[in-house]
Amino acid sequence: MRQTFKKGERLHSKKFIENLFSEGQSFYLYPFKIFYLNSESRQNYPAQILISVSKRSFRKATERNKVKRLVRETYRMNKEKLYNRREESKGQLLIGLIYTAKTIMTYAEIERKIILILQRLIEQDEQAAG
RNA sequence: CAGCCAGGCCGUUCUAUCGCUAUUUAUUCCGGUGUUUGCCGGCAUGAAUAGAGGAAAGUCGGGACAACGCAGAGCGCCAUACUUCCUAACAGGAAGGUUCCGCAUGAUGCGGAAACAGCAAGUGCCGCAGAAAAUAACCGCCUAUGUCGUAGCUUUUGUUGAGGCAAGCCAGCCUUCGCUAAAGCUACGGCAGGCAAGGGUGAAAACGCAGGGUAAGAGCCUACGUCUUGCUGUGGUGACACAGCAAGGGGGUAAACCUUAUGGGUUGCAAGACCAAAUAUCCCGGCGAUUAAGGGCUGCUCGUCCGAUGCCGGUGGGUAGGUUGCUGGAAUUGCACAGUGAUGUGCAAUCCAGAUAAAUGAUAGAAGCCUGAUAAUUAUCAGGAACAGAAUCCCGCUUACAGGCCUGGCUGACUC
RNA sequence: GGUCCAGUAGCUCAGUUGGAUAGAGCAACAGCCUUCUAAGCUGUCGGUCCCAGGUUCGAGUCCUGGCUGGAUCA
Repeated sequence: MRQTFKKGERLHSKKFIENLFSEGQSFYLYPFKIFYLNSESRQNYPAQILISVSKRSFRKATERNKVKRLVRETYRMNKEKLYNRREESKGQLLIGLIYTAKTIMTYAEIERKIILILQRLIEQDEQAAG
């Protein structure tokens, strides 16, 4: 599977974002707070993701960009298992990742955390299905 | 060669793998349309090309562009403030003037700073201290002038109060005498008045200093100095400089109100235009219904336009997708010419980000750079790489910044 | 992205037209009262007036630049 990250894989609809934060479930896995919601309307990709870094944590735009790029890159490299799991289901999974740490973590650290998060999302999905 | 100051410039590069955005192009599939090989739109995949800054930042000036009706007048408000020039414009820049500061010096030179129009148009303010903080007068100085009082002196008038001369009486005469009145002079004091030299304060004290002058004094007068305004001459486009003449008399504060001159209509790409979607002319309160309420993005007034299925406020509901504006421009690079310079002109070449929960990246390695250590002029090891991310565009300013390069000046050391 | 506003004691706020020890309430601390606590009374402490520069004799106040926080516009 290709490790792409197109625009269709990014969550950008204002309506869906409001639904995600008002109706979605959430859990916390340092340094991220994760929101997720199984939407019924299926589009081209099995999941859409939103990455948020607060202006309170990082005042400078360069630092926020740096963190978002690292998170996006690790998600792109490791999303394959989640996609495989969601392949059969009709709905679309909306994911919101909020970075809450005050310092910039390294690529390896973020990658480890993202893998854990994706595993947990898969488990949650299996529970919902079963 | 090193250090300091000023100005200008640059502000990492390459390879591999995996990605993102835009444009062009090819193919498959889907949708719409059409009588076929067509046209339009979308998803995916492949290829090519391009893809953050000197400040992209702060949003402090100024414009382009757009809307406000095709915006008109007055007041208000705001901004600017030595001169000339540059620029589309500016609170920007260049060159110069003036004042102040620093360094060196025999004149003078070099460098830096300046919200640099007007308190000498009016008004206001200047705590405490101090006599006084602005048409002065508390202490003090003066008594020229006016007036009153006291004392003394002189002159004159009157008086027999005292004394004397003379004498029989009436009268008379005399005085370093007294008294009375007037005038004058002198001294002292009071009042009116004159003066601002001196007075320990204060951030600041009513031009400085010398002589004259006066009752005492004072720019009151004069010379010199300093300053302001006006005029003339010379030089300069001009600010201004130099010289002369005349008048003047001066506390500070305009980043106090203000005056003078000049400029500014207001709001901003979330401006604005178009397409699609969505519904509720629900309900409550207020105003008005033709002499009109109210509104039209301007602080007020006037003017002007719209205005009856009307307007304003509240509550509640729906939609919040896309296209355009949007990047070819006061553009970039090179050369030549003009100008002290900012800058301008001409020619040639080039097209150089357009994202939208917001792309321009991640990982690994190498090169070069900086710092430290070890051996000694080159290697090895370890660490580091600043400030910072386009959002309509442009010109400036300001602020942040590792390291490096160039030019000029000054200082020091060494060599010749 | 545009526009606008604010910053004073630990907290919430005053502070006039520049003028000298920057005030008030709550809080904190100490004492009185009470068997003790609360309440009450008395007193004390506590300030880089967001930062830097300028104007002025003098700046919380005026001007310029910066920092931080907030509001608002489809």
